[in-house]
Amino acid sequence: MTDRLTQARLRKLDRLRKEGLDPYPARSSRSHTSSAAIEAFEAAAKDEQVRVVVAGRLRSIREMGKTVFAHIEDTDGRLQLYLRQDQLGPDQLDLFLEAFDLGDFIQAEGELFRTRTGEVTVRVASFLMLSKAIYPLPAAKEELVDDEIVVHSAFDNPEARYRQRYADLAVNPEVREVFRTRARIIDALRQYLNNLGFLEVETPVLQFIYGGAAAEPFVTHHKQLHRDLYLRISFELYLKRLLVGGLERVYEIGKDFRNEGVDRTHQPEFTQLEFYMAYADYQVVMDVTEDMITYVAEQVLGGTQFEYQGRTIDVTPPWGRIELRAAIAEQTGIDYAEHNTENALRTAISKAGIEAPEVASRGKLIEHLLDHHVVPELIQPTFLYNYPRDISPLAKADVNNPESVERFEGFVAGMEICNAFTELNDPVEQEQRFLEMGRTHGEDDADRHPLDEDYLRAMRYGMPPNGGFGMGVDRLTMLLTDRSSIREVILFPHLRTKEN
RNA sequence: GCGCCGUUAGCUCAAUUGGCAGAGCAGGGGCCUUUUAAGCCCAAGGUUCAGGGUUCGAGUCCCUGACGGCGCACCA
Repeated sequence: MTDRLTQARLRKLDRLRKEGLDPYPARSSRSHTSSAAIEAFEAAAKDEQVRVVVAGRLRSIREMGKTVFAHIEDTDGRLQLYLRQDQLGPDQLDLFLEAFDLGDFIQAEGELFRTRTGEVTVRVASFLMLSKAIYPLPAAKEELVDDEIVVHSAFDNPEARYRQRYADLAVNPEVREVFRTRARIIDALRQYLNNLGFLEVETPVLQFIYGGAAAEPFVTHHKQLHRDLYLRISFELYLKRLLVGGLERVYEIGKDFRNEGVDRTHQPEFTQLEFYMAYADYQVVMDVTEDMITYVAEQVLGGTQFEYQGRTIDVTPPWGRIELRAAIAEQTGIDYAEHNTENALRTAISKAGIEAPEVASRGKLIEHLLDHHVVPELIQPTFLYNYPRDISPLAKADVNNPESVERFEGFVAGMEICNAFTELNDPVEQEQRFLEMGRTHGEDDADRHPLDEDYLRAMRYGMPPNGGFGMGVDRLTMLLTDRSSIREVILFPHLRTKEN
Protein backbone atom coordinates (compact mmCIF):
# COMPACT_ATOMS: atom_id res chain seq x y z
CA MET A 1 0.00 0.00 0.00
CA THR A 2 1.45 3.33 -0.97
CA ASP A 3 -1.25 5.78 -0.01
CA ARG A 4 -0.45 9.38 0.73
CA LEU A 5 0.29 8.67 4.39
CA THR A 6 2.80 5.99 3.50
CA GLN A 7 4.31 8.11 0.77
CA ALA A 8 4.86 10.95 3.21
CA ARG A 9 6.71 8.60 5.53
CA LEU A 10 8.78 7.12 2.72
CA ARG A 11 9.87 10.65 1.83
CA LYS A 12 10.95 11.13 5.42
CA LEU A 13 12.89 7.89 5.23
CA ASP A 14 14.73 9.26 2.18
CA ARG A 15 15.39 12.47 3.98
CA LEU A 16 17.07 10.63 6.87
CA ARG A 17 19.26 8.68 4.45
CA LYS A 18 20.19 11.86 2.59
CA GLU A 19 21.33 13.30 5.91
CA GLY A 20 23.61 10.30 6.25
CA LEU A 21 21.50 8.75 9.02
CA ASP A 22 20.64 5.08 9.23
CA PRO A 23 16.87 4.80 9.79
CA TYR A 24 17.34 1.23 11.07
CA PRO A 25 20.52 1.08 13.15
CA ALA A 26 21.29 -2.29 14.72
CA ARG A 27 21.89 -1.07 18.25
CA SER A 28 20.67 1.31 20.89
CA SER A 29 22.52 2.45 23.99
CA ARG A 30 19.54 2.72 26.31
CA SER A 31 20.53 3.32 29.94
CA HIS A 32 17.08 3.48 31.54
CA THR A 33 13.57 2.33 30.83
CA SER A 34 10.94 5.02 31.28
CA SER A 35 10.01 4.07 34.83
CA ALA A 36 13.66 3.46 35.78
CA ALA A 37 14.45 6.98 34.57
CA ILE A 38 11.64 8.47 36.66
CA GLU A 39 12.76 6.46 39.70
CA ALA A 40 16.36 7.60 39.23
CA PHE A 41 15.20 11.21 39.11
CA GLU A 42 13.03 10.85 42.20
CA ALA A 43 15.91 9.23 44.08
CA ALA A 44 18.50 11.84 43.10
CA ALA A 45 19.55 14.74 45.32
CA LYS A 46 18.07 18.15 44.48
CA ASP A 47 21.06 19.59 42.63
CA GLU A 48 22.18 16.29 41.14
CA GLN A 49 21.92 16.00 37.37
CA VAL A 50 20.48 12.74 36.13
CA ARG A 51 21.50 11.97 32.58
CA VAL A 52 19.69 9.17 30.76
CA VAL A 53 19.53 7.50 27.39
CA VAL A 54 16.01 6.28 26.76
CA ALA A 55 14.43 4.44 23.87
CA GLY A 56 10.89 3.73 22.81
CA ARG A 57 8.11 4.38 20.40
CA LEU A 58 6.97 7.93 19.71
CA ARG A 59 3.37 8.13 20.90
CA SER A 60 2.70 11.85 20.94
CA ILE A 61 4.26 14.98 19.51
CA ARG A 62 3.18 18.47 20.57
CA GLU A 63 4.91 21.11 18.54
CA MET A 64 5.06 24.58 20.08
CA GLY A 65 7.04 26.84 17.85
CA LYS A 66 10.66 26.49 18.78
CA THR A 67 10.03 23.74 21.31
CA VAL A 68 8.49 20.30 21.08
CA PHE A 69 7.00 18.05 23.72
CA ALA A 70 6.76 14.38 22.90
CA HIS A 71 6.15 11.09 24.68
CA ILE A 72 7.87 7.83 24.07
CA GLU A 73 6.42 4.55 25.24
CA ASP A 74 8.47 1.55 26.25
CA THR A 75 8.04 -1.69 28.15
CA ASP A 76 7.07 -0.14 31.44
CA GLY A 77 5.45 3.15 30.64
CA ARG A 78 5.78 6.53 29.03
CA LEU A 79 8.30 9.29 29.36
CA GLN A 80 8.05 12.86 28.17
CA LEU A 81 10.74 14.41 25.99
CA TYR A 82 11.34 18.14 25.70
CA LEU A 83 13.20 19.45 22.68
CA ARG A 84 14.30 23.07 22.43
CA GLN A 85 15.72 24.82 19.42
CA ASP A 86 18.22 26.78 21.51
CA GLN A 87 19.58 23.51 22.84
CA LEU A 88 19.55 21.33 19.74
CA GLY A 89 20.02 24.01 17.10
CA PRO A 90 17.53 24.76 14.32
CA ASP A 91 18.76 21.99 12.02
CA GLN A 92 18.23 19.24 14.58
CA LEU A 93 14.82 20.51 15.62
CA ASP A 94 13.78 20.74 11.97
CA LEU A 95 15.02 17.21 11.39
CA PHE A 96 12.88 15.99 14.27
CA LEU A 97 9.79 17.83 13.07
CA GLU A 98 10.22 16.93 9.44
CA ALA A 99 11.36 13.32 9.59
CA PHE A 100 10.02 11.84 12.82
CA ASP A 101 6.48 10.49 13.11
CA LEU A 102 4.21 8.90 15.67
CA GLY A 103 5.04 5.22 15.80
CA ASP A 104 8.76 5.58 15.09
CA PHE A 105 11.16 3.98 17.55
CA ILE A 106 13.67 6.55 18.72
CA GLN A 107 16.42 7.05 21.25
CA ALA A 108 16.94 10.27 23.19
CA GLU A 109 19.66 11.39 25.52
CA GLY A 110 19.54 14.19 28.04
CA GLU A 111 19.14 15.33 31.61
CA LEU A 112 15.94 14.88 33.54
CA PHE A 113 13.95 17.76 34.94
CA ARG A 114 10.47 18.40 36.18
CA THR A 115 8.16 20.59 34.09
CA ARG A 116 5.93 23.30 35.44
CA THR A 117 3.08 20.77 35.49
CA GLY A 118 5.20 18.35 37.51
CA GLU A 119 6.05 15.72 34.92
CA VAL A 120 9.52 14.19 34.92
CA THR A 121 10.89 14.93 31.46
CA VAL A 122 14.06 14.44 29.43
CA ARG A 123 15.60 17.70 28.22
CA VAL A 124 16.82 16.22 24.97
CA ALA A 125 20.46 16.91 24.09
CA SER A 126 20.52 14.45 21.19
CA PHE A 127 18.20 11.99 19.57
CA LEU A 128 18.42 9.16 17.10
CA MET A 129 16.03 7.27 14.84
CA LEU A 130 16.01 3.59 15.81
CA SER A 131 13.33 2.35 13.44
CA LYS A 132 11.28 4.39 11.02
CA ALA A 133 7.65 3.32 10.76
CA ILE A 134 6.20 3.74 7.29
CA TYR A 135 2.63 2.86 8.20
CA PRO A 136 0.80 5.00 10.72
CA LEU A 137 -0.44 3.13 13.77
CA PRO A 138 -4.21 3.20 14.15
CA ALA A 139 -4.77 6.60 15.65
CA ALA A 140 -5.66 6.65 19.31
CA LYS A 141 -5.23 9.50 21.69
CA GLU A 142 -5.39 9.39 25.41
CA GLU A 143 -6.53 12.13 27.68
CA LEU A 144 -6.01 12.17 31.40
CA VAL A 145 -9.25 13.18 33.11
CA ASP A 146 -9.31 12.94 36.90
CA ASP A 147 -6.45 10.44 36.72
CA GLU A 148 -8.54 8.25 34.44
CA ILE A 149 -7.20 7.61 30.97
CA VAL A 150 -9.88 8.39 28.42
CA VAL A 151 -9.09 6.96 25.01
CA HIS A 152 -10.27 8.76 21.91
CA SER A 153 -10.60 7.12 18.52
CA ALA A 154 -9.55 3.84 20.08
CA PHE A 155 -8.57 1.04 17.76
CA ASP A 156 -11.37 -1.26 18.84
CA ASN A 157 -12.78 -3.03 15.82
CA PRO A 158 -12.47 -6.67 16.95
CA GLU A 159 -11.72 -8.10 13.53
CA ALA A 160 -8.98 -5.58 12.78
CA ARG A 161 -7.55 -5.99 16.28
CA TYR A 162 -7.31 -9.78 15.99
CA ARG A 163 -5.96 -9.75 12.45
CA GLN A 164 -3.38 -7.12 13.30
CA ARG A 165 -2.68 -7.99 16.91
CA TYR A 166 0.68 -6.21 16.64
CA ALA A 167 -1.14 -2.92 16.06
CA ASP A 168 -3.65 -3.76 18.79
CA LEU A 169 -0.84 -4.36 21.27
CA ALA A 170 1.02 -1.28 20.12
CA VAL A 171 -1.86 1.12 20.76
CA ASN A 172 -3.94 -0.59 23.45
CA PRO A 173 -2.02 -0.90 26.71
CA GLU A 174 -4.81 -2.87 28.35
CA VAL A 175 -4.35 -5.57 25.72
CA ARG A 176 -0.68 -5.85 26.61
CA GLU A 177 -1.76 -6.16 30.23
CA VAL A 178 -4.10 -9.06 29.44
CA PHE A 179 -1.22 -11.03 27.98
CA ARG A 180 1.12 -10.14 30.84
CA THR A 181 -1.56 -11.45 33.17
CA ARG A 182 -1.92 -14.57 31.09
CA ALA A 183 1.80 -15.24 31.43
CA ARG A 184 1.61 -14.70 35.19
CA ILE A 185 -1.31 -17.15 35.42
CA ILE A 186 0.65 -19.86 33.64
CA ASP A 187 3.69 -19.09 35.76
CA ALA A 188 1.61 -19.37 38.95
CA LEU A 189 0.13 -22.69 37.83
CA ARG A 190 3.63 -24.05 37.28
CA GLN A 191 4.84 -22.75 40.64
CA TYR A 192 1.90 -24.32 42.41
CA LEU A 193 2.30 -27.73 40.81
CA ASN A 194 6.10 -27.72 41.06
CA ASN A 195 5.79 -26.95 44.76
CA LEU A 196 3.60 -30.03 45.14
CA GLY A 197 6.31 -32.17 43.56
CA PHE A 198 4.76 -32.41 40.10
CA LEU A 199 7.01 -33.00 37.13
CA GLU A 200 6.33 -30.98 34.00
CA VAL A 201 6.50 -33.13 30.88
CA GLU A 202 5.83 -32.92 27.16
CA THR A 203 3.93 -35.52 25.20
CA PRO A 204 3.30 -35.91 21.47
CA VAL A 205 1.19 -33.42 19.56
CA LEU A 206 1.23 -35.63 16.45
CA GLN A 207 -0.49 -38.90 17.21
CA PHE A 208 -1.52 -41.93 15.20
CA ILE A 209 -4.34 -42.57 17.64
CA TYR A 210 -6.04 -39.63 19.28
CA GLY A 211 -7.98 -39.93 22.49
CA GLY A 212 -8.68 -38.75 25.99
CA ALA A 213 -11.60 -36.54 25.00
CA ALA A 214 -14.70 -36.50 22.85
CA ALA A 215 -13.69 -34.28 20.01
CA GLU A 216 -13.16 -34.17 16.28
CA PRO A 217 -9.43 -34.09 15.53
CA PHE A 218 -7.46 -32.25 12.89
CA VAL A 219 -5.85 -34.62 10.43
CA THR A 220 -2.41 -34.13 8.98
CA HIS A 221 -0.08 -36.35 6.98
CA HIS A 222 3.38 -37.78 7.43
CA LYS A 223 5.00 -37.92 3.99
CA GLN A 224 7.73 -40.46 4.64
CA LEU A 225 5.47 -42.85 6.53
CA HIS A 226 2.61 -42.38 4.06
CA ARG A 227 0.23 -42.20 6.98
CA ASP A 228 -2.27 -39.76 8.34
CA LEU A 229 -1.62 -38.37 11.78
CA TYR A 230 -3.88 -36.50 14.16
CA LEU A 231 -3.19 -33.40 16.19
CA ARG A 232 -3.89 -34.28 19.80
CA ILE A 233 -7.26 -33.53 21.36
CA SER A 234 -6.01 -34.12 24.91
CA PHE A 235 -2.88 -35.20 26.80
CA GLU A 236 -4.62 -37.73 28.99
CA LEU A 237 -3.61 -41.09 27.59
CA TYR A 238 0.06 -40.17 27.36
CA LEU A 239 0.26 -38.59 30.79
CA LYS A 240 -1.29 -41.67 32.38
CA ARG A 241 1.27 -43.89 30.64
CA LEU A 242 3.82 -41.93 32.68
CA LEU A 243 2.13 -43.03 35.92
CA VAL A 244 2.69 -46.60 34.75
CA GLY A 245 6.32 -45.64 34.33
CA GLY A 246 6.59 -44.59 37.96
CA LEU A 247 6.32 -40.83 37.63
CA GLU A 248 3.79 -40.21 40.38
CA ARG A 249 2.87 -36.59 39.74
CA VAL A 250 3.01 -35.22 36.22
CA TYR A 251 1.51 -32.29 34.40
CA GLU A 252 1.61 -30.69 31.00
CA ILE A 253 0.62 -27.24 29.82
CA GLY A 254 0.22 -27.07 26.08
CA LYS A 255 -1.99 -26.86 23.06
CA ASP A 256 -4.92 -29.07 22.20
CA PHE A 257 -6.58 -28.97 18.80
CA ARG A 258 -10.25 -29.65 18.22
CA ASN A 259 -11.84 -29.49 14.80
CA GLU A 260 -15.12 -28.05 16.01
CA GLY A 261 -17.23 -24.93 16.19
CA VAL A 262 -15.77 -21.60 17.18
CA ASP A 263 -17.53 -19.35 19.64
CA ARG A 264 -17.05 -17.12 22.65
CA THR A 265 -15.52 -19.94 24.70
CA HIS A 266 -14.10 -22.23 22.01
CA GLN A 267 -11.12 -21.94 19.69
CA PRO A 268 -9.77 -24.74 17.51
CA GLU A 269 -6.35 -24.36 19.12
CA PHE A 270 -6.36 -23.78 22.85
CA THR A 271 -4.20 -24.18 25.91
CA GLN A 272 -4.87 -26.93 28.38
CA LEU A 273 -3.43 -27.89 31.73
CA GLU A 274 -3.67 -31.52 32.71
CA PHE A 275 -2.22 -33.14 35.78
CA TYR A 276 -2.27 -36.69 37.14
CA MET A 277 -1.64 -37.47 40.76
CA ALA A 278 -0.96 -41.00 41.96
CA TYR A 279 -2.64 -42.15 45.18
CA ALA A 280 -5.14 -39.30 44.98
CA ASP A 281 -8.83 -39.62 44.15
CA TYR A 282 -11.25 -37.05 42.78
CA GLN A 283 -12.02 -35.71 46.25
CA VAL A 284 -8.35 -34.89 46.74
CA VAL A 285 -8.22 -33.37 43.27
CA MET A 286 -11.18 -31.14 44.19
CA ASP A 287 -9.22 -29.85 47.16
CA VAL A 288 -6.15 -29.31 45.01
CA THR A 289 -8.23 -27.47 42.39
CA GLU A 290 -9.64 -25.00 44.89
CA ASP A 291 -6.26 -24.47 46.41
CA MET A 292 -4.53 -24.05 43.06
CA ILE A 293 -7.02 -21.52 41.70
CA THR A 294 -6.85 -19.61 44.97
CA TYR A 295 -3.06 -19.57 44.73
CA VAL A 296 -3.18 -18.33 41.14
CA ALA A 297 -5.73 -15.59 41.95
CA GLU A 298 -3.63 -14.42 44.89
CA GLN A 299 -0.43 -14.42 42.87
CA VAL A 300 -1.96 -12.71 39.87
CA LEU A 301 -4.63 -10.43 41.34
CA GLY A 302 -3.47 -10.20 44.93
CA GLY A 303 -6.74 -11.60 46.25
CA THR A 304 -9.46 -14.17 45.77
CA GLN A 305 -12.26 -11.82 44.75
CA PHE A 306 -12.57 -10.27 41.34
CA GLU A 307 -15.12 -8.73 39.02
CA TYR A 308 -16.22 -10.78 36.06
CA GLN A 309 -18.61 -9.15 33.58
CA GLY A 310 -20.19 -7.03 36.27
CA ARG A 311 -20.41 -9.71 38.93
CA THR A 312 -18.16 -10.30 41.90
CA ILE A 313 -16.64 -13.78 41.90
CA ASP A 314 -15.01 -15.18 45.00
CA VAL A 315 -12.79 -18.24 44.60
CA THR A 316 -12.04 -18.59 48.30
CA PRO A 317 -12.44 -22.25 49.32
CA PRO A 318 -14.55 -24.14 49.96
CA TRP A 319 -16.36 -24.01 46.64
CA GLY A 320 -19.91 -25.22 46.33
CA ARG A 321 -20.05 -29.00 45.97
CA ILE A 322 -23.27 -30.46 44.60
CA GLU A 323 -23.94 -33.89 43.24
CA LEU A 324 -24.74 -33.64 39.55
CA ARG A 325 -27.98 -35.53 40.07
CA ALA A 326 -29.14 -33.07 42.75
CA ALA A 327 -28.12 -30.02 40.72
CA ILE A 328 -30.12 -31.19 37.71
CA ALA A 329 -33.08 -32.10 39.89
CA GLU A 330 -33.00 -28.67 41.47
CA GLN A 331 -32.99 -26.80 38.16
CA THR A 332 -35.28 -29.06 36.11
CA GLY A 333 -37.25 -31.12 38.60
CA ILE A 334 -35.94 -34.25 36.92
CA ASP A 335 -34.13 -36.83 39.05
CA TYR A 336 -32.37 -38.88 36.44
CA ALA A 337 -31.72 -41.68 38.95
CA GLU A 338 -35.44 -42.41 38.72
CA HIS A 339 -35.21 -42.86 34.95
CA ASN A 340 -32.77 -45.63 34.25
CA THR A 341 -33.07 -45.92 30.50
CA GLU A 342 -32.70 -43.50 27.66
CA ASN A 343 -36.40 -43.79 26.83
CA ALA A 344 -37.55 -43.27 30.41
CA LEU A 345 -35.37 -40.20 30.80
CA ARG A 346 -36.44 -38.82 27.43
CA THR A 347 -40.07 -39.17 28.47
CA ALA A 348 -39.42 -37.37 31.75
CA ILE A 349 -37.63 -34.55 29.91
CA SER A 350 -40.43 -34.14 27.45
CA LYS A 351 -43.00 -34.18 30.29
CA ALA A 352 -41.07 -31.35 31.92
CA GLY A 353 -41.44 -29.39 28.70
CA ILE A 354 -37.73 -29.37 27.98
CA GLU A 355 -36.26 -29.84 24.54
CA ALA A 356 -33.72 -32.59 24.01
CA PRO A 357 -31.54 -33.73 21.12
CA GLU A 358 -33.17 -36.41 18.98
CA VAL A 359 -30.20 -38.74 19.01
CA ALA A 360 -28.62 -39.06 22.42
CA SER A 361 -27.78 -41.75 24.92
CA ARG A 362 -29.03 -41.46 28.48
CA GLY A 363 -25.72 -39.93 29.47
CA LYS A 364 -25.89 -37.43 26.62
CA LEU A 365 -29.38 -36.43 27.70
CA ILE A 366 -28.09 -35.83 31.22
CA GLU A 367 -25.26 -33.78 29.79
CA HIS A 368 -27.75 -31.76 27.78
CA LEU A 369 -29.71 -30.95 30.94
CA LEU A 370 -26.47 -30.01 32.66
CA ASP A 371 -25.21 -27.74 29.89
CA HIS A 372 -28.50 -25.95 29.27
CA HIS A 373 -30.21 -25.79 32.61
CA VAL A 374 -27.54 -25.97 35.28
CA VAL A 375 -24.25 -24.54 34.02
CA PRO A 376 -25.60 -21.04 33.24
CA GLU A 377 -26.75 -20.80 36.89
CA LEU A 378 -23.34 -21.64 38.36
CA ILE A 379 -21.84 -18.19 38.85
CA GLN A 380 -19.82 -18.67 42.03
CA PRO A 381 -17.21 -21.46 41.87
CA THR A 382 -19.00 -24.78 42.08
CA PHE A 383 -18.07 -28.42 41.69
CA LEU A 384 -20.64 -30.83 40.33
CA TYR A 385 -19.70 -34.44 41.00
CA ASN A 386 -20.65 -38.03 40.28
CA TYR A 387 -21.27 -38.26 36.54
CA PRO A 388 -22.95 -40.90 34.38
CA ARG A 389 -20.66 -43.75 33.44
CA ASP A 390 -21.50 -43.82 29.74
CA ILE A 391 -20.16 -40.33 29.05
CA SER A 392 -17.03 -40.87 31.13
CA PRO A 393 -15.14 -43.86 29.68
CA LEU A 394 -11.84 -43.08 31.38
CA ALA A 395 -13.21 -42.52 34.88
CA LYS A 396 -13.47 -45.07 37.66
CA ALA A 397 -16.94 -46.26 38.53
CA ASP A 398 -18.44 -45.72 41.97
CA VAL A 399 -18.25 -49.09 43.77
CA ASN A 400 -21.67 -48.46 45.28
CA ASN A 401 -23.28 -47.34 42.04
CA PRO A 402 -21.84 -48.86 38.87
CA GLU A 403 -23.77 -46.44 36.64
CA SER A 404 -21.98 -43.49 38.20
CA VAL A 405 -18.31 -42.53 38.07
CA GLU A 406 -16.06 -40.57 40.39
CA ARG A 407 -15.88 -37.48 38.27
CA PHE A 408 -16.37 -33.76 38.82
CA GLU A 409 -16.40 -30.61 36.77
CA GLY A 410 -15.72 -27.09 38.05
CA PHE A 411 -17.82 -24.11 36.95
CA VAL A 412 -17.34 -20.39 37.41
CA ALA A 413 -19.40 -17.56 35.94
CA GLY A 414 -21.59 -20.00 34.04
CA MET A 415 -18.58 -21.50 32.30
CA GLU A 416 -17.02 -24.94 32.58
CA ILE A 417 -13.41 -24.50 33.53
CA CYS A 418 -12.22 -27.94 34.53
CA ASN A 419 -12.98 -31.62 34.39
CA ALA A 420 -11.47 -34.27 36.62
CA PHE A 421 -11.91 -37.80 37.86
CA THR A 422 -10.58 -40.73 39.74
CA GLU A 423 -8.90 -42.39 36.79
CA LEU A 424 -9.93 -45.83 35.70
CA ASN A 425 -6.86 -48.04 36.18
CA ASP A 426 -8.40 -51.49 35.72
CA PRO A 427 -7.15 -52.65 32.30
CA VAL A 428 -9.90 -55.23 31.82
CA GLU A 429 -12.66 -52.73 32.59
CA GLN A 430 -10.95 -50.09 30.46
CA GLU A 431 -10.92 -52.43 27.48
CA GLN A 432 -14.58 -53.15 28.09
CA ARG A 433 -15.36 -49.42 28.20
CA PHE A 434 -13.52 -48.82 24.95
CA LEU A 435 -15.49 -51.60 23.33
CA GLU A 436 -18.74 -50.10 24.61
CA MET A 437 -17.76 -46.82 23.01
CA GLY A 438 -17.22 -48.63 19.75
CA ARG A 439 -20.69 -50.12 19.99
CA THR A 440 -22.54 -46.94 20.75
CA HIS A 441 -20.91 -44.93 18.01
CA GLY A 442 -21.42 -45.47 14.32
CA GLU A 443 -18.60 -45.66 11.79
CA ASP A 444 -19.09 -42.06 10.76
CA ASP A 445 -19.70 -40.67 14.22
CA ALA A 446 -17.17 -37.95 15.00
CA ASP A 447 -17.11 -39.07 18.62
CA ARG A 448 -16.21 -42.65 17.79
CA HIS A 449 -13.07 -43.47 19.64
CA PRO A 450 -10.21 -45.35 18.04
CA LEU A 451 -9.11 -48.07 20.42
CA ASP A 452 -5.68 -47.32 21.83
CA GLU A 453 -4.17 -50.80 22.29
CA ASP A 454 -0.88 -49.42 23.53
CA TYR A 455 -2.64 -47.50 26.27
CA LEU A 456 -4.30 -50.73 27.39
CA ARG A 457 -0.93 -52.48 27.29
CA ALA A 458 0.54 -49.76 29.51
CA MET A 459 -2.31 -50.15 31.98
CA ARG A 460 -1.85 -53.93 32.05
CA TYR A 461 1.64 -53.35 33.47
CA GLY A 462 -0.08 -51.73 36.43
CA MET A 463 -1.20 -48.13 36.90
CA PRO A 464 -1.38 -46.73 40.42
CA PRO A 465 -4.73 -45.37 41.55
CA ASN A 466 -4.76 -41.71 40.67
CA GLY A 467 -6.75 -38.58 40.19
CA GLY A 468 -6.55 -36.65 36.95
CA PHE A 469 -7.44 -33.07 36.12
CA GLY A 470 -7.85 -30.94 33.00
CA MET A 471 -8.46 -27.22 32.76
CA GLY A 472 -8.77 -24.70 29.95
CA VAL A 473 -6.08 -22.14 30.65
CA ASP A 474 -7.69 -19.69 28.23
CA ARG A 475 -10.95 -19.76 30.16
CA LEU A 476 -9.18 -19.26 33.46
CA THR A 477 -7.46 -16.29 31.85
CA MET A 478 -10.84 -14.93 30.67
CA LEU A 479 -12.04 -15.03 34.27
CA LEU A 480 -9.02 -13.36 35.77
CA THR A 481 -8.81 -10.66 33.09
CA ASP A 482 -12.57 -10.05 32.89
CA ARG A 483 -12.79 -10.82 29.16
CA SER A 484 -16.01 -12.20 27.70
CA SER A 485 -14.42 -13.79 24.63
CA ILE A 486 -11.67 -16.38 24.40
CA ARG A 487 -10.30 -14.44 21.43
CA GLU A 488 -9.33 -11.67 23.82
CA VAL A 489 -6.93 -13.93 25.70
CA ILE A 490 -5.35 -15.68 22.70
CA LEU A 491 -2.77 -13.53 20.93
CA PHE A 492 -3.59 -14.71 17.43
CA PRO A 493 -7.05 -16.24 17.47
CA HIS A 494 -8.18 -18.21 14.47
CA LEU A 495 -10.08 -16.18 11.86
CA ARG A 496 -11.06 -17.00 8.32
CA THR A 497 -8.60 -15.77 5.74
CA LYS A 498 -9.61 -12.68 3.92
CA GLU A 499 -8.27 -11.22 0.71
CA ASN A 500 -7.08 -7.68 0.99
C1' G B 1 -24.55 -25.34 9.78
C1' C B 2 -28.85 -21.63 11.06
C1' G B 3 -30.72 -16.64 12.60
C1' C B 4 -30.05 -11.42 13.66
C1' C B 5 -26.86 -7.26 13.14
C1' G B 6 -22.69 -4.94 10.94
C1' U B 7 -18.68 -3.47 7.02
C1' U B 8 -18.35 4.56 4.84
C1' A B 9 -11.16 8.55 4.81
C1' G B 10 -5.15 5.70 8.22
C1' C B 11 -8.48 5.39 13.26
C1' U B 12 -13.35 6.44 15.63
C1' C B 13 -17.94 7.67 13.72
C1' A B 14 -22.10 10.84 10.95
C1' A B 15 -25.08 11.12 6.45
C1' U B 16 -33.27 12.95 7.15
C1' U B 17 -38.09 9.85 2.65
C1' G B 18 -33.62 7.15 -2.30
C1' G B 19 -31.39 13.52 -4.03
C1' C B 20 -23.98 17.19 -4.31
C1' A B 21 -20.58 11.44 0.98
C1' G B 22 -19.29 14.80 6.22
C1' A B 23 -16.77 15.54 11.27
C1' G B 24 -12.94 14.76 15.03
C1' C B 25 -8.21 12.73 15.42
C1' A B 26 -3.99 11.21 12.33
C1' G B 27 -1.30 13.06 7.79
C1' G B 28 0.37 18.00 4.59
C1' G B 29 1.45 23.74 4.70
C1' G B 30 1.83 27.96 8.20
C1' C B 31 2.00 30.66 13.55
C1' C B 32 3.48 29.73 18.55
C1' U B 33 10.41 28.45 23.57
C1' U B 34 7.10 24.40 29.95
C1' U B 35 2.96 21.63 26.70
C1' U B 36 0.20 17.20 27.75
C1' A B 37 -6.56 15.12 23.57
C1' A B 38 -1.91 21.78 23.55
C1' G B 39 -4.10 25.91 20.70
C1' C B 40 -5.08 28.91 16.11
C1' C B 41 -5.24 29.51 10.46
C1' C B 42 -5.15 27.06 5.48
C1' A B 43 -5.39 23.18 2.03
C1' A B 44 -6.04 18.10 1.00
C1' G B 45 -7.81 13.18 1.85
C1' G B 46 -13.38 8.23 -0.53
C1' U B 47 -13.55 1.51 -5.37
C1' U B 48 -19.21 3.76 0.91
C1' C B 49 -16.66 -4.81 1.70
C1' A B 50 -17.28 -7.27 -3.54
C1' G B 51 -20.54 -8.37 -7.66
C1' G B 52 -25.29 -8.01 -9.79
C1' G B 53 -30.37 -5.68 -9.89
C1' U B 54 -34.45 -1.81 -9.30
C1' U B 55 -34.49 3.56 -10.26
C1' C B 56 -33.94 9.73 -13.76
C1' G B 57 -30.83 9.07 -9.38
C1' A B 58 -28.44 3.95 -4.48
C1' G B 59 -24.02 4.63 1.31
C1' U B 60 -29.47 4.10 1.77
C1' C B 61 -34.02 -0.54 -1.50
C1' C B 62 -33.60 -5.99 -3.58
C1' C B 63 -30.41 -10.49 -4.71
C1' U B 64 -25.72 -13.23 -4.33
C1' G B 65 -21.07 -13.68 -2.06
C1' A B 66 -16.82 -12.44 1.48
C1' C B 67 -15.45 -11.14 6.34
C1' G B 68 -16.78 -9.95 11.38
C1' G B 69 -19.89 -9.47 16.01
C1' C B 70 -23.80 -11.61 18.90
C1' G B 71 -27.08 -15.70 19.63
C1' C B 72 -28.44 -20.81 18.51
C1' A B 73 -26.77 -25.60 16.97
C1' C B 74 -22.42 -28.68 17.37
C1' C B 75 -18.68 -29.76 21.17
C1' A B 76 -17.28 -38.92 25.84
